[in-house]
Amino acid sequence: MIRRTTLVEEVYRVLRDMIASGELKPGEVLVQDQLAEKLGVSRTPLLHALRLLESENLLIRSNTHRVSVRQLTLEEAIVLFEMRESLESLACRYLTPIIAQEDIDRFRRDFTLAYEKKNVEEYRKADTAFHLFIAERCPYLDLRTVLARSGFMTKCLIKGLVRPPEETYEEHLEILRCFETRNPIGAEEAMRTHIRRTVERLKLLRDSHGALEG
Amino acid sequence: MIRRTTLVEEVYRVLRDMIASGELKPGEVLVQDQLAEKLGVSRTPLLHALRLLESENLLIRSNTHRVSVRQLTLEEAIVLFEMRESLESLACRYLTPIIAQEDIDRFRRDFTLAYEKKNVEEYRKADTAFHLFIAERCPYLDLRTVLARSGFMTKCLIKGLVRPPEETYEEHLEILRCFETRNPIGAEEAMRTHIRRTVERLKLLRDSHGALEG
DNA sequence: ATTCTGAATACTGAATACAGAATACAACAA
DNA sequence: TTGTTGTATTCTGTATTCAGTATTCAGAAT
Repeated sequence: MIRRTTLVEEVYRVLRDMIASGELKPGEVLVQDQLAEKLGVSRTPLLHALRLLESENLLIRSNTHRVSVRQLTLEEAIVLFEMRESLESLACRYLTPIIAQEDIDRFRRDFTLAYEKKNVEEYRKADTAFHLFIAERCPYLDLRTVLARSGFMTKCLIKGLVRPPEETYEEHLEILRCFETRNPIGAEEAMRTHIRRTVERLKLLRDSHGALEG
Repeated sequence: MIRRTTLVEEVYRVLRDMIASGELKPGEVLVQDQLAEKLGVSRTPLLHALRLLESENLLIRSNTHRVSVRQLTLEEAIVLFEMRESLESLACRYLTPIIAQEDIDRFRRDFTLAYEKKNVEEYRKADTAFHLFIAERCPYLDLRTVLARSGFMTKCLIKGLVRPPEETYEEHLEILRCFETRNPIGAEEAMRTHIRRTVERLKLLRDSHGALEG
């Protein structure tokens, strides 16, 4: 089936990518006319897209209605990860009865290949794809939406891996094992543990960073 | 300070209220021209508001770009409550060090008065205000946003109390005690227990409802 | 009677125009 | 020199128009 799309969706996607890539910088004020000209559209779909991104807290509006790219603090990133800790583990519980074996196999293979080759970039990609998959395949719209957005936002701030493959590889395998044995509670707890450790690493980073600045 | 607002915000608010009140019915298809005329605005701010509500999953867009009010199933409401179970308890953890004693006192008084007078409507109002307060006062934007939206959505489907005051009154007092003694972990667990029991009640309702239909 | 096709009508997305508010700058007064 | 005021310019929110698409209806073909 042909899926009807709109310019708004396209502009929204492009702007998101520009934020994620850093082309639009945190704190940068967006001027509608300039941006519309740059993207080759009128202000109408652009304004729609800006409002949507604002509604997702990626953009911030001042009292004078100037829109800027949100500056996400490490503290806020930690909160996002804490939210993901419970939401993504909930998603794993829901996903366990329905995830296809071929997906489980694919992720296990991707993680293992990258890990054994000590290819951190490949491992990072597998990591990102895995978490993205869990969000996208979650069978409930509301949870799917929140996971997608919080995942995107933490990715904007934190490029690369918080913890190295040596730490996370076995955790990923454990989650996959629970999927495979169709153990929802196990999958939920395995994912919770996985992300909680990342949260704790971020808190360590925050605290050492704070000590440097203090 | 005077806060600048827009027609979009106003239309958004009115539409949300119309959905919550049932004036716009689940499944109802919204026609932009008619609705704009009814609200006394042009289609422009209306269209913006519709997109925002769609982005929050309150409205659903078909492939032909017709927008209708989302029909939320009991299963989906349960998922929303499960999300709230962990997110609202997380918010309680964050809120515990900063919540003002006068707010604690006010909620305790409101719950107690309504409970002792056996006034279920007053109790329901105190209940709603309490949960709304926790969402609104959460010091982190992203969590605040998700809580506000999931709270609104569950309220649209589930009018009134899931469980009676006799069950929840003591649970509310326990949360307030943890706030008062500045015990974040206690507050988090007390709220988690409170909502989990509600989740379990909803699952019972779902399962008995399923049996009737089965 | 049923199905198909084309035209008319209704609806939506995007562009453009207009009005009001915000900002920048120059001139004037103290 | 500094502070205030007035004016010009820029920017944003909203209304309107236009073009494209979806839906409905009537007539023709089977």
